[in-house]
Amino acid sequence: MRITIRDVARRAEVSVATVSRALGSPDRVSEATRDRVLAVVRELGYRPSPAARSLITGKTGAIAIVVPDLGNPFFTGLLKSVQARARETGHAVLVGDSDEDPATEQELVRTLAKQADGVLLCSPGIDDATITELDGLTSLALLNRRVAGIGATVMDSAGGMREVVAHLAALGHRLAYLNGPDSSWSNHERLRGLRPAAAEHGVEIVELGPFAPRYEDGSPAADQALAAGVTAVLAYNDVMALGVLARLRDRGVDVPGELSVTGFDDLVYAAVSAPPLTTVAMPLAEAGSDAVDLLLAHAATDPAGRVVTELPTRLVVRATTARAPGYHR
Amino acid sequence: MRITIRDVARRAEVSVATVSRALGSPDRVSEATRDRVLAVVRELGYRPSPAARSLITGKTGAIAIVVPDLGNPFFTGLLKSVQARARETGHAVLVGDSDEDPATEQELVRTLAKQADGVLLCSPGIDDATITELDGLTSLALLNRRVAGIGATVMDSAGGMREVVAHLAALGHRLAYLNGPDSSWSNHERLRGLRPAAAEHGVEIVELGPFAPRYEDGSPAADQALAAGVTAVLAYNDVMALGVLARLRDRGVDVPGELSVTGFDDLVYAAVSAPPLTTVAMPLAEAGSDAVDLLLAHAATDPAGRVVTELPTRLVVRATTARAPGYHR
DNA sequence: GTGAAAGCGCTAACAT
DNA sequence: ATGTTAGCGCTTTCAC
Repeated sequence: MRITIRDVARRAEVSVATVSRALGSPDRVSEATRDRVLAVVRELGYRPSPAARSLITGKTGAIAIVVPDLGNPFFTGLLKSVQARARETGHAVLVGDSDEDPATEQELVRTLAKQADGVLLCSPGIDDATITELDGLTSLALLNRRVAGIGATVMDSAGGMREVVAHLAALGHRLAYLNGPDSSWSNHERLRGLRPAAAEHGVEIVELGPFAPRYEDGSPAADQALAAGVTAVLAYNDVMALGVLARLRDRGVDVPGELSVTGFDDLVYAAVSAPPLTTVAMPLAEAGSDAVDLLLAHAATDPAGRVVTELPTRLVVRATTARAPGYHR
Repeated sequence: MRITIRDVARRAEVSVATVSRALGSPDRVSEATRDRVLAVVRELGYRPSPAARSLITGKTGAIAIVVPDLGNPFFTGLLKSVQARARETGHAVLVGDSDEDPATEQELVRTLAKQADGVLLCSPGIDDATITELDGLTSLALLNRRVAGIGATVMDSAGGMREVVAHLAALGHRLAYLNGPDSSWSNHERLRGLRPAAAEHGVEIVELGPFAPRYEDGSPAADQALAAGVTAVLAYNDVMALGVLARLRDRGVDVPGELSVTGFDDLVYAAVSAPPLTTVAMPLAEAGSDAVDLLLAHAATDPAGRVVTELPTRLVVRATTARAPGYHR
């Protein structure tokens, strides 16, 4: 707000256009003037006003990301990677947390659309039609969600789920799956891997829930799984699985002796739970970085390259899974 | 970028000034005109350009927060609360992650200063002088850090540490403290509580480290603590404590039978570690919200009310602390 | 209560 | 290679 391009121009005895060029396209200015201008810039500590620049270029120099819950390490893992990559490309990062509410998510996208060059939407909850509509407002890229016609970076959760089922089937289990939110795209993906895999391996599977993907919701979920009389429970994600583990411990159930448990996401904290959690690792760092590149590329070109990148996931076997009780193969 | 105030003005058959007023100061327009304008606004889906508005008002409608590590739930807990409160006040949130590098932190503040109405700095690492300098650039508020003359919201870690020491002293322990980063303000605060408390209770205390506050760094820290022959180890924070716990399990050390362990922060995941971690709870939600209010109030008024709010912490005893081996009181 | 007009700080033609 | 100038979309005096 203080020192403007005019101050620099006056001090360097050039026109404002030259200052602008010295900063923006250094090769369109003679070396001598450029050096002089840059010296003054440094001397005065001048930084161009993003608002003024933005007004004319139509670019804000920022990207936005909206997530359902900043309390979930899955999303903050993505966020960390997104902000790192954005910084490399010289973009600031705006963040919106919807608290798992699709309506808020939508409003967030609408607001942030005006303040950013594009928005990364990480929303298992909003319906496809709304997402398509939102896509018109700004350059949009999806994170871990697939909607026809919109660029996205997804992680192969169906594949991860297939690995989990194969692992558990080999141990002789009867399975219960703890559903995440009903309308969640991620939950559908889990099921898309789960059901065929269960059929293929000929294992029983009872579906419970839906449950909110919160730590606290692990308790009722655990209770229901116990009541269902299964030998292994597959939680929608690690946060829920951790909650299940806590409840199981409270109820004195031996994991994995009496009951095996699996999560999804491989949060750092999955490794320190009691016992360490068998789960599916998601390539968060890569996904976040890729999504930024996708968004920026898309923002540059016309709605041409609507790419969808799918990143592989990987089963991580730790200590919450073992042979089913009474299974001796 | 699409539809502007002019489109609305034309359609509502008023001047742009009236549209602006209808939106900004509804009482300076007749009710009839206002309704007509607002109807058109809704019909066209018009949203004022933040850039244009910002250029003239000098306000951006955003605040920024810079933290050392978005991978640490302590900071994302703060972030979540900050973003929630900011949204209530109609502000967007820019986030910067320095990856624990003070130089990056500084650069982040300088950059974000121009794009936000104020920045919330959460930096245990930057030195006081630099912070004071940064304060000149923009309206700055500190989170969990105290620097003379700058508004801040801090949490009473010294007090929390005193509680930990009292707890452990009563159990007959010889203590080791695993230092966080040397230059970290939070670490100094821990020590400020630790040393006098240890003296007061007449307990021994060996200081180890410094260690980076990362999960991985828990391993060497655990090894050193073991070598030091103490009966209880106080980690700088939960992330480190969780790493210590993992290492201890690998080495077959019984916690809390042979060794007691405490953390700091009370991350959700502290409750699911093996065993559940005794730690100090920090009022993250309140701190984040207060910090936003402080920042916004300060941004409004002149550098007048340089307030520092201190929020209380609380010891949470779980299962990683027990009587020292051989102590029978 | 409403409109006309002057910029906010900057970039991008268009001249030179 | 450099300068002049016309706005970007909006808010805000200043008239009416």
